[in-house]
Amino acid sequence: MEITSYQNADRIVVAIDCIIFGFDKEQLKLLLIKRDFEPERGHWSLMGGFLKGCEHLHQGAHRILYDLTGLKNIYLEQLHAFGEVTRDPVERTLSVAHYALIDIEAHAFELSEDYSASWFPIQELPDLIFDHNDMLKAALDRLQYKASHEAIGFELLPDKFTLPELQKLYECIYGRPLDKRNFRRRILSMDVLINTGEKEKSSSKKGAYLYTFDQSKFNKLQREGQNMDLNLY
Amino acid sequence: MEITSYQNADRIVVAIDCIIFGFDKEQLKLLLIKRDFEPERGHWSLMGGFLKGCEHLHQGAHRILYDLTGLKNIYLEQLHAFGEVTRDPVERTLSVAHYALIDIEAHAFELSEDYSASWFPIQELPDLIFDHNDMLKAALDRLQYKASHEAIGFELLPDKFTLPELQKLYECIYGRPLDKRNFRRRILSMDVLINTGEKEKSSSKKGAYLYTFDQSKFNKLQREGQNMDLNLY
DNA sequence: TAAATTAAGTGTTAGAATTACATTTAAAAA
DNA sequence: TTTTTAAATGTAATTCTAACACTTAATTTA
Repeated sequence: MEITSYQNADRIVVAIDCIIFGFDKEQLKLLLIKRDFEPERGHWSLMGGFLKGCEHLHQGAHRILYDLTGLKNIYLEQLHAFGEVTRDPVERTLSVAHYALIDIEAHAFELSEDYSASWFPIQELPDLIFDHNDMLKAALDRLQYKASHEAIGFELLPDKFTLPELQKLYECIYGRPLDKRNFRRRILSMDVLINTGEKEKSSSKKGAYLYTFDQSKFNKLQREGQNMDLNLY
Repeated sequence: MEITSYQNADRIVVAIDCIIFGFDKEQLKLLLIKRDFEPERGHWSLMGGFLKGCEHLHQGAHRILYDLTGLKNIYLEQLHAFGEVTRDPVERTLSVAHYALIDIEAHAFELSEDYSASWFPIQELPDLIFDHNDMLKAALDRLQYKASHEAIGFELLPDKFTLPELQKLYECIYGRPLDKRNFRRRILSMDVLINTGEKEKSSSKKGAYLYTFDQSKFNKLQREGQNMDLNLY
C-alpha cells in the first residue's frame, strides 16, 4: 500500500486567518473586518485570505494582513491550524491561524481611510464567522500564556512607555488588578527596560519616566534559556 | 481587489507528520520509519502522509499513524504547521506536525512484525529527511515545556507505575538528574496519584509501590485553572 | 539463619522568593 | 502657599525552594 502517493494526494485550499490584538493605553482590542463578499457578507471576521502556492506560510500571513489593513513589519506568530472539514461552507479549507500584537496608536495612520477594519474592545466583540470565535479563544489563551512566561507585551506599546502604562496592559491581558510595587520590582528585575530619563506628563502632574525595551538584552537572555516567567500577582 | 476568491485560490497538498515519543523505563525514544519510496528512499523519516479532502486534521493524523504503525487511540496533539515552499522537493506541501506520547511496552504488539518502524534513543538519532529535524526540535521543546507546566508524562508510562519510574521519565525529558525527595514531595503534592498498595519488585528487593494516575482529579484541577507547574529541580 | 546487599522511602533547615501593605515625592493647578 | 494628583519607594511575615543523609524492607549470599 502506497500511503504517500503524490499523484493521488488531495489538494486543499489553505487559508490564513490573523488575530490582531491591539492596545491603546486603555483597553485590549481586536481588529476585525466586515466581509464584503459571500458567504457571510456583512458579518465580522478576522483578517483572512488564501495561501499562494509560491508563498511561505509566514509570508502569506504578512501579505494578507498588509492587503487588508496596510499593516507591515509587525510581530506575527503562528497559533494553530484549524482543520474541521466543514469550517468553511463554500469549500473544504484548512486555516492556519496567526496572531499579532500591535500598538494601536502607532499604526493608526496605516489603518485609517482605505480599509474597512475596525477595533473592538475585547469585552464587546460581535459574533464572528465560521470558527473564528474558536480561533480568538485560542489566541487569548496563548496571549495570556506568553505574557506570563516571556517578556511579551512590549509589542503592544509605543517605543517609549511608562511603567504605569505597562502595568495597565498586563492588567488588561490578565483581566485583574496588579500590585504596583510588586509589578515594578518584578519587571525591573528582568533588567530589559531602560529608563530614558524623559518624563511623560499627560497623565499626572508629577509625570512618569519613559522606558524603552532593551531588545538585545532580551534576545541574549532568551538565547541563554533564562527563565523569563513574570509571576505577576 | 478580491482577496478571497475561491476560484483563484491555489490548492496545496497538506501533509501530516507525527513525532512519536516513547519511553521504555530506561530511555526516551523516537519512532521512525525507513522510507521505501522516492524521494529519499531508504532514509529515516517521521511517520507522514497526506491529509484527505474529507478528513479533519486530527482524523488524518490518527489514520496515518495507524496505517504506518498499527497504533490506535493514542494521545496526539497538534504541534505546528511547517510551511517552507521548498520543504518537499517533489511538490510544494504544507505539513502540519503532530506529536504523541506512548508507553513503548504497552504498544509493542501493535508495532511489531508488519511495520518497518523502529525506536531510536533520543540521543542516537539518524539524520532525518526534509525538515523533520526541525519538527523534532520543536516537539522536544514542546514536550519539555508541557512536562514542566502540566501533569503530562503519564501517557508515557503504563497504567501502574512506580515513583522511581516516573522520576526516571522526567529525568529523560529534562536531560538531567532530579532530587528524589523533592521530586516525590512535589509530584505527590499535586494530589493526582493514587497509591494502589501493590508493589513492583523487579527493580529492587524492597519493591516500590505502584501508583495510578487519577484522571478525573486531574481534569477537575485543569477545569479550575489550577496551577500545575511542577517546578522540578 | 545471620550478614550483606539493594533500592525505596522519609525530614529538616537555611536561604530565597512571594505577597501584602502605606507613606513620601514631584510637579502643576488653584 | 496650599491643594491636588499620580508616581515612586521599602519592609516584614510568610511561603517556597533546594540541598542534604539516614532508615527500612526484602531478597540474596555466606
